[in-house]
Amino acid sequence: MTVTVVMVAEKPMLADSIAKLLSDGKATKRKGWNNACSVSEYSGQFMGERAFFKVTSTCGHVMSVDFPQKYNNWEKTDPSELYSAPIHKIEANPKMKMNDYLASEAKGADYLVLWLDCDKEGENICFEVVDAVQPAMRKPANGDFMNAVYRAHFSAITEKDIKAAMRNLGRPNKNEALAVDARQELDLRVGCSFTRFQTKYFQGKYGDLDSSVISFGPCQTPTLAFCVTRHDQIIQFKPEPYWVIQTTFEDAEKTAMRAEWARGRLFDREVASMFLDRIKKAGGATVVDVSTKKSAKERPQALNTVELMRIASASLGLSPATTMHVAESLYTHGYISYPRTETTSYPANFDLRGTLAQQTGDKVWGAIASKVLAEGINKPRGGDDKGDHPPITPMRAGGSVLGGDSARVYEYVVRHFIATLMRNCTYDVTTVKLMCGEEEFSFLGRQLIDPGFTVAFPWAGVDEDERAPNVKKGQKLGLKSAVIDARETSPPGYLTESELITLMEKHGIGTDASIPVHINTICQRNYVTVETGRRLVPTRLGVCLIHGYLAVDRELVLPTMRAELETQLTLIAKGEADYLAVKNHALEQFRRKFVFFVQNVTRVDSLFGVSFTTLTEAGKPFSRCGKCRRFMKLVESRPARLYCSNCHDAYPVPSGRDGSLKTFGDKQCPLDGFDLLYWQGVGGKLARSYAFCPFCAANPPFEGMKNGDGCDHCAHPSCPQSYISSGLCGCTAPACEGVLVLDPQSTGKWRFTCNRCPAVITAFEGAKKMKLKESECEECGAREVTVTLKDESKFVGCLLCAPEAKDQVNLNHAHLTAEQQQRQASGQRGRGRGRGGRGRGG
DNA sequence: GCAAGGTC
Repeated sequence: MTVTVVMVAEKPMLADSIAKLLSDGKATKRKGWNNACSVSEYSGQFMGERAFFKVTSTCGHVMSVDFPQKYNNWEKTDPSELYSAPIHKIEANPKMKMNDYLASEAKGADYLVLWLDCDKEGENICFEVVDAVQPAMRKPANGDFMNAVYRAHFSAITEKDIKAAMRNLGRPNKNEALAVDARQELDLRVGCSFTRFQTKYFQGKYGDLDSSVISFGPCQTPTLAFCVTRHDQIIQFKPEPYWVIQTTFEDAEKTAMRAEWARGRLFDREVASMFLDRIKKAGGATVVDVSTKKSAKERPQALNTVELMRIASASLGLSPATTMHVAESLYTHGYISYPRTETTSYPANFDLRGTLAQQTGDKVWGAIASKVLAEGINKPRGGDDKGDHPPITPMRAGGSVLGGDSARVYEYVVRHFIATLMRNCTYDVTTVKLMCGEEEFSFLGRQLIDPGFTVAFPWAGVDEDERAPNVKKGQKLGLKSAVIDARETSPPGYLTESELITLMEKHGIGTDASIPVHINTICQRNYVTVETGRRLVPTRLGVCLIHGYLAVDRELVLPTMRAELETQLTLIAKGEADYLAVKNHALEQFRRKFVFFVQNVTRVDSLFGVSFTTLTEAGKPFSRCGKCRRFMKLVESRPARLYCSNCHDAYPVPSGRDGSLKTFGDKQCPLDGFDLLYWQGVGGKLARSYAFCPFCAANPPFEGMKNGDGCDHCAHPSCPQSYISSGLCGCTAPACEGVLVLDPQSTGKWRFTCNRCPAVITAFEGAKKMKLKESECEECGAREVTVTLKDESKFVGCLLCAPEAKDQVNLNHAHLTAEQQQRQASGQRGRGRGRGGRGRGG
């Protein structure tokens, strides 16, 4: 009798590694049917029985939390309802079909062993996996399914650790999972309520906020606050004058030596000149002490994600998001190890020499690698093993195939790796103490002893020229010059991205994986811009928001809020506090904060009022409102919209570089009387252009029409713009379910554009008229057309099948079916219907 | 259209 054991890790790569380690490399691997995961299988022993093991994985969370559909309508839901609205779990990534996939792999299995990452999130995913596989697995003889569920606890992906975890299986911890449930629910309710309320409030009022959403979040808002705090320090900075006395001494050979004054800066001009007099009166100095101390710059610790992001931002000028994107690609192509890790120490059995040897052939740093290899590697500095993944290291030589950012990130990873195996950079610091009358001065110098790792990090090197003057104790020096230098204190610079990462890490805002996401978010929302040197400068929107929160409830932006919540959650995780009690208490606290914020939003608004232009002042009259027939104003700044200052309604319209918004004669929508508009795409013949009604685009009138859809998705039976009236045929592009619709503004350059895909058919360029007939082509089902040519002669028939239309029709992106091509080519009318009809539309 | 957290 053989039992089946299904084991599930948090990501495909870990499933691989765990299976290899547990099976001593004997496992065989196959791809999972969801194309994201893999399964490794092997035979062995489990609980004293012969067992067949299947090791597979999720891809992070299986589920995500959201409100039911009806609460996601911003118009119909009051944001305060979001504190009591039901919530449910939905698949985190529907395309992966993770629930079905896991169930299919676990079908009929006897045991489940959970190998998810050993943190709260991992524990939470354990129960998501249990929910996914339970219905598919075999019922245990003793009844309780959880008896068949085990949890592996491991702190490193090494043979020793993984095998030990397998021998000491435990059970998943519900409390830790509940702590994550609480966080998810709080983040959702708090984030969405604040975001919806303030978005609607401010966007209904101002025209130049330049952001489509005014979001709030427990991580993004404190992140923004760090940037605004520095901005405030800069704005509020008052330069203060100060004075320093610059002195130069000289020895008998008249060698000049600049000295540092022990008192440094003086903030009183009178006092400074008094000291200057004393120094001049003394006229010279005596060397009272010469001391030399050894000092060192420490070699770096093994590289983890946060450090890579910091360096890439500060030295390579890459955003954390770009860096991680590049690093992922280097990883999947085998150049570097897994780039998402918190660990900064190499595993005990890590092949440092082998990894170093791979780099000896490189044109740029090969010589350094060879030298380190020859001289013997230095024991790396101790770091932290967080039990996730080994530090980021090169996995093979880069060669010349890498270019651009990939090459630069790879070079850094290699240099960092080499540097960790080199000696510290050591140098002597010499301090010469002088007394000039009662005043103390000093000469400082550095002399390199051993460049150590700075050979691999040339930018960190110690300048060899910084030596102290060669003087002896007791030696007398003459005063060559002494002058007062007037200076001013200067403000700090804007926060650099790398400083921000450090602050976020220190305050527990986000995780190594989410830090780049939060930084991206505050950029996309137009709260900050990235300026030279990757310094983050808040926009007036960012400043107004943070100042507004500070005026109403400063806790909303403080980094300590997140930290306090984390301590509460840890109590749940440890079983020291009741999940429901803690969650409900926190929820009630935030609900009160929300209500208070809503009541006092005018205090925030008073800041917006002086910085932004109200909608009534902004925009130019553009097209008529269907409700009051007055002209609406076009507000062009993000999000572009038409605003009716009579009805106080706003309607989003498309905007951006890929097209321009036009009025469409005096045509109106038969459903609501709004003036129709026309979006003219950029890109000549192949551009996507379409007519639309601004009201219908915001309130789709027919089933199957989505927000933002134009008339080419509209099923109106008689309006000339609808796809019912203007549709030629189902789109001819492979697997496209769209309809090719006559572009109403394409007079002379007749075009049919697909309402789903980029396919465009152009036909009879230069013809005077193009009319769709009611009749359909017998062969392919497309609508027949009547084309009036320049010379008033006419073509009547099917654009796609008629041989005489062939040279007049350009398919561009669209493709004819094989049958239509054949008919065109042979010049004969074939038999049977190809794909055609008018499809299902929208 | 909204959060933050996993990972692809």
